[in-house]
Amino acid sequence: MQTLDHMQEKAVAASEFMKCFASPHRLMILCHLAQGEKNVSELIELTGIPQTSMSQHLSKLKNEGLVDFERDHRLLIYSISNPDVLKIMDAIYDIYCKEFIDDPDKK
Amino acid sequence: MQTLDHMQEKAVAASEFMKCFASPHRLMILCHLAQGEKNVSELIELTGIPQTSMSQHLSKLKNEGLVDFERDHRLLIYSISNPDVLKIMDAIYDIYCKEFIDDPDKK
DNA sequence: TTTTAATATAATATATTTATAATATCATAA
DNA sequence: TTATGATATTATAAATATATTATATTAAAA
Repeated sequence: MQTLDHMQEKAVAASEFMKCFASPHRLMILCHLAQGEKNVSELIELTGIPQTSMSQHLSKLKNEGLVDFERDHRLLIYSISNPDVLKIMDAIYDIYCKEFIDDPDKK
Repeated sequence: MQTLDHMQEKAVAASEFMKCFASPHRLMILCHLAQGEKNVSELIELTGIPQTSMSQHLSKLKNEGLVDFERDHRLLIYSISNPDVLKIMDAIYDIYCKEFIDDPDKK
């Protein structure tokens, strides 16, 4: 099985990538960024995550290459920089938000 | 954003699910099971993961509802019991094994 | 040029995960 | 029945991740 040999080589990298989605806080950050770029203060308000914790999560996501930011005066505007993130998010939405997606009228 | 409210409710469950893919060992176990059911000894031989560690990873995957097993005499045969696992695995293959999938002749 | 808003970094405590070692269970073969 | 193979469970140690507290940086406003 060559695909499996291939995965064996990539298993550490792939699992590091998956770890970025394996925290409720980071998952919510990525959900919000999937809707469009946001500055840090906006992300804090949207999620309720404390500033220091937010900064550390964003730092990890940046180091792992999932997000990037640009400065706008005093604001740092974060956005998803890796389209692979959306592939995983799509699968997660499909699994966890399907009822809603299938039936938009449902409250 | 109702989808986001929805995700907020599911964020803990979704991240618990994602944690199952966030370890190189579990990722390889799931890769092998994605190819078809395997007993524990086969999984140990295929992956090189020590018996105790294998048993614990399988236990976690079972508890989280990703896999199940049936007994065949002395063997426990594990298989993927949740189709959502394949949705995530497909995305991971797409991200990390695409070169191979796109060009099967490549060594 | 001092203050303030926005954000990051560092240090640390706490919790969680993972691996390892030892032992137990359970089914079958001898 | 006893021994053996297959696997699980328990206990514990080691590593990693997360949250918290305190402090630093940086840009802009006063």
